[in-house]
Amino acid sequence: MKNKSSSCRYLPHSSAPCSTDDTRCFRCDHRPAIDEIVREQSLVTQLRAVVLPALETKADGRAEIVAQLFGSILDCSRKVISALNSRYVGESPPDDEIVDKRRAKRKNSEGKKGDEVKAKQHEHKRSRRYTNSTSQVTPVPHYDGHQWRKYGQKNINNSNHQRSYYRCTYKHEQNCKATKTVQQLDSAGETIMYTVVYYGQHTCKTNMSNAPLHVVETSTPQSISTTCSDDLGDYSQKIENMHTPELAEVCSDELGSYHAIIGAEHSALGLEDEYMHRLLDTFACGALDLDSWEIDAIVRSGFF
DNA sequence: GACATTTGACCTAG
DNA sequence: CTAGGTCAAATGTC
Repeated sequence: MKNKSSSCRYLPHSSAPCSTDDTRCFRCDHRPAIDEIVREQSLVTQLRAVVLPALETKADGRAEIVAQLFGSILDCSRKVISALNSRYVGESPPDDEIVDKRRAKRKNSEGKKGDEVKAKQHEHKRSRRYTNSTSQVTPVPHYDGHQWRKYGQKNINNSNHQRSYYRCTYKHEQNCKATKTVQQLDSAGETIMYTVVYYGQHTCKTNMSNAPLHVVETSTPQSISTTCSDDLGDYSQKIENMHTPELAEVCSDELGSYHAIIGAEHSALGLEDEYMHRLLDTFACGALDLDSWEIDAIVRSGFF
């Protein structure tokens, strides 16, 4: 039996009571829920950075399977966030409509200029800005299963850190339009966190098992081990408290995968305690101010 | 030499 | 006019 409470759990900014109707209830502020899912994405990304390097040293194909599982989990989270955002935002016009309005405005003021190259650049920039994007906060911005090439870096207003711009390595070879930006957060915490924003979908075909290992950014062993384990129980409780049945169902599936992978660390995937300790010791290099690429190199060097 | 990164210039939206 | 996104030549690395 559904609990049709008249108050909404995620309503910190609203003074009006929430409707008892499930659909209309989505108009409430779900930002706390979204924040939790974003945090979960971050944790999954951390976990992936720990597990995949170990599996990629074993040429038995498990790395590819686990990478796909991680991808599915993150994709699931993105869909949940997207669904919540679209309902929360409510009546805002679709992206195409916004683009059309700006296109019309630009047409009026543009005049004659615009050779073919400029037109192409213009079209690219316009579409780049208004295509769907997903963002996540993670200590490991480079380990996302894809190969990226940096093409720019900019100082950003009101931020102490530069923003880096990456495009898919296969942009020219396979016309893959995926790009991402990475920016370090101005946080005082002991774990360095980055905001990663993904634009566009990968249309390239890459072989995960052949993909090079990605950079593991500086993070402390404590931040990885304690955060992951402590948050799991916490996370279960939060999912139980979610008032939207569909959302809870989606997230429960996700949590199931999460638990499965964690459990697999020590059993089915063949990762032993000794390995985990050595891996965490390696991550401690972050505190020694080693460059992230050096850390990556250590992990790759086959110390397992 | 091939490929990746850096960095200043350029372009556009707001 | 400014901030942010992209380009492409210069530079670095293997």
